[in-house]
Amino acid sequence: MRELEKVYDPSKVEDKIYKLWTDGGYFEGVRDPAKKPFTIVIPPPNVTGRLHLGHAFDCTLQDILTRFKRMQGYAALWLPGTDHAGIATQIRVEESLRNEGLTRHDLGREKFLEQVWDWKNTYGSRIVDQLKKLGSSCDWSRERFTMDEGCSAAVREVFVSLYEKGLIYKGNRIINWCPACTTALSDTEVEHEERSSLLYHLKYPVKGSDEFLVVATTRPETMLGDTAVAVHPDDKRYKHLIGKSIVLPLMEREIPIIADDYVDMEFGTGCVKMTPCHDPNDFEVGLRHELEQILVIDESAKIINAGKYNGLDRFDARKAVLADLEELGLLSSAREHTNNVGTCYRCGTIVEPLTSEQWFVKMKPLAKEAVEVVDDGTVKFVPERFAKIYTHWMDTVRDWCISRQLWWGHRIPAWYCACGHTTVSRKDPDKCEKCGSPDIQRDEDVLDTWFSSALWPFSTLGWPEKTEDLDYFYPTDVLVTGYDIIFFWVARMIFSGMEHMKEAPFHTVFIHGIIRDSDGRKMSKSLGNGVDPLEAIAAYGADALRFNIVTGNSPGNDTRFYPERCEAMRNFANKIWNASRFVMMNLTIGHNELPEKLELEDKWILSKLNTLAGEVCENLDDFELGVAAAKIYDFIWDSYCDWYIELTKPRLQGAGGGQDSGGEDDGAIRAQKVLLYVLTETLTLLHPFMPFITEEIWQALPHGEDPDVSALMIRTYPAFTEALCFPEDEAGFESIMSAVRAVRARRAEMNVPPSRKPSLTIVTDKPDVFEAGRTYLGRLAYAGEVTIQRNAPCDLSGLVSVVTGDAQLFIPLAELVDVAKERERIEKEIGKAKADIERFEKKLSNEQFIAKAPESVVGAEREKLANLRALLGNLQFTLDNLHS
RNA sequence: GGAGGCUUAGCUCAGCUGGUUAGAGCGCUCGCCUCACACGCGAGAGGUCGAUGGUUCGAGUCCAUUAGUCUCCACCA
Repeated sequence: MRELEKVYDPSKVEDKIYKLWTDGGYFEGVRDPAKKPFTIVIPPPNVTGRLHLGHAFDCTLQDILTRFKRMQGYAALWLPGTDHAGIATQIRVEESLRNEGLTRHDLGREKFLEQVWDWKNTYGSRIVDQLKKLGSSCDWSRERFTMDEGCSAAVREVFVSLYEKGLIYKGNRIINWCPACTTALSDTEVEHEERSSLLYHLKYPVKGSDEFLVVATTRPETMLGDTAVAVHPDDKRYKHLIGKSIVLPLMEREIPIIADDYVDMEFGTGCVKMTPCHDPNDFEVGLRHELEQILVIDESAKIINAGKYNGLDRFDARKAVLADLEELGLLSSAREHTNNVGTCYRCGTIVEPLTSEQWFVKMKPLAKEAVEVVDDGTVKFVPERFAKIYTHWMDTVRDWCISRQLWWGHRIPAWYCACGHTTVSRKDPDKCEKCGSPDIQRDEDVLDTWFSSALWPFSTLGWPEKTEDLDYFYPTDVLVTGYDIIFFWVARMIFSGMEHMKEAPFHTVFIHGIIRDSDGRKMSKSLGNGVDPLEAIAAYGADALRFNIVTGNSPGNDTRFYPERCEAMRNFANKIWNASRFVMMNLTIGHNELPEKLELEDKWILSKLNTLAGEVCENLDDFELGVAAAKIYDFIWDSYCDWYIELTKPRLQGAGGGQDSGGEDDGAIRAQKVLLYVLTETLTLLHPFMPFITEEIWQALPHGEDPDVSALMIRTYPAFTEALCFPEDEAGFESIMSAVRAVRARRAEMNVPPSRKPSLTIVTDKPDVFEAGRTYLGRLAYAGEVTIQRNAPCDLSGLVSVVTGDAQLFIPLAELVDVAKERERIEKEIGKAKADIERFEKKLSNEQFIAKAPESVVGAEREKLANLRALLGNLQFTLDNLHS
């Protein structure tokens, strides 16, 4: 047993404790046929990223669940790893190249990739180290990276097998293009922002007539690529024009007027210009009507195929087109209009829809099972409402564009031959599989980063190999992540698991919100309002940060981060520290066991602890982590420190609690035993939430009953047990507590200093209950001699009375009392008691209530009424005997 | 245009399947350096749980309507 310092200093403890855990190998997930596995795979952070509060939140939740299950005897595995994060990482390396005046093209693909790998190797361990600072109990021996050999093999296998099943295809379709990242994006990677813009009305002349059709658009530059004008087939205004044609202004191209249901007659003029290459709807309409496709905006957002406008940036082209139309008198009007603008989720650039040759995953067939498995409850969302969001997305999802025009990522395993055949293969081919020509070219593109993330729950366990890990740990149990990546990641993992493993990758998706700043704003680099978790750890300790993050919020909801709350949690850590210090200072025993004989207060605290253990387990099983944490907090601070420790002080000093003294069953020894037992159990309960301080203290405590257990983190988690249920004793002790509180309140009102210790006479019809608390009752109520009797003193002169439901207490402090005020106070209390009694009487005389409410509720109400009546009697008695 | 969240003490938030006298942290008031802790101890003040209606013996908790607010999804040019 070591001496502890007066103030807990996390910085001196955390690294040492973390090392103790890793040295002990306690984080390792060990396949044990005798145990049930519990598996969590980490949402892999970007390999070059830095830890932010979002990670801290996410990982704290996972760590709590993992530690809890591990301590409950599961073969727990929390599998860590990092993500190559294609676009994000490539952008960053390109940025650093730009500082040297270079682009990736100057280096060439191979050299550039070398640089990215260097970058990855330099920064890849940073985020991992930061996760360790948090106390994450990940199995680092199984750490993975989405581009390591195994994950790459999984990606290759999945791509090829989906291709063979016809679920991956290449096609020329309209996709979202980011001109800044110069790559295609999937629908999920486009963020929609509402912006106000101008809606222009353009006049298109009808060929061979002096009529005009007026079309509305927010993007006039796309008119350069118009290949039709559409009206509704039933629109009487335009019926006569269907089949005729328009002479497209500026381009002088003849384009047809077509009829399509897509057009809303009510909106605008009822005429819609069709730009199949640059609008998803127009693209669809174009397919139906076999319209010509003219690409007028290229990959860098410059105009092409449009004569004099060629080479202009899309926004400059807009101005030019408008000016020219104006001059021709073909610009009829413009008005304010709010519409949604798609932007790139990585760089914020406005996305350009354009047609392009890309690879896609056919989603409909994959979505079917992925929806079923959530609908039938095989996969549960916590909170449930996110299941609806998920299934709605799955039901309406469109094909997933998976090719990216990047270099950093999994290169698409497709080879093209001049004969027109595409070879897609598990092994790099050296010739065309159809014509045998060795002159084949590999596809230049890589896959969407999320394509590899989708395989994470099984690729990390060794798939496509049949590994023992995969066999034992798959499917995983809980997936913990924020609601912002349900579509990006969770949805894709579910259909991937169903397709490739024939089994959902996890049974529970535990969704949390995001952490905002103290003003409720999203934390972002541009606002500079981000809180660095490492700074918080340095200032308050990892335990305080963790506790702050998990308390005071509920699943799925956003939460605000207040540094002051960290301070409160640091104080809590310090409280535990000092309570432990107190216990150790008073300890003469060398092992942890409960005494044979228990005092009333012992039974009270043990009973409370037992209830706590049961509730915490329940809460954790239900993912109510914040609730569980708050209960432990209250127990430690209120029940254990403020009450129980205070109660033991006289006992520890040999002032009683037992008649006998010396020997094994000495009162002081028994107090020590209970103190140590409750502390140890409490530390164990708290450990998943505050792993460092609890482990540090536990290492310093004697724990003879755990000879085989070398660390708290692998000790068995407490559970509810019938053996430690003492409801009557618990209630009895609560009577004493309310008496103590009542005396303290009266003394505070009268400004009696703690040094003044008048005698105390307790009048009660439960003398045995109070007798059990006699020794320390005096201490907590600052009393001198304590007398317990059934009848009120004959002479009440000089006495002040304090009343509870169970007792009347008399203190000789009358000279401090202002009788008039006292009378007023008592009368007020009598009034309140009478009102309460009336309320309960009314309730209890309601036959419906008696008949329909459960017996336990009725019984409780009856008891409350009885208590109130006793209280009223006592108050009345006091008032009657108040000497003036 | 759909879907959902939030609205509870001055501030930020808990309150699980309806059953106390509605809780916590911070802040505030009063009194305490009481031999674990001033990162502390004791005692307080402060809320008709957004509004209206309903279900129920009983509603902050369930249902409907409504207001404010935030978010997600959506092809109306």
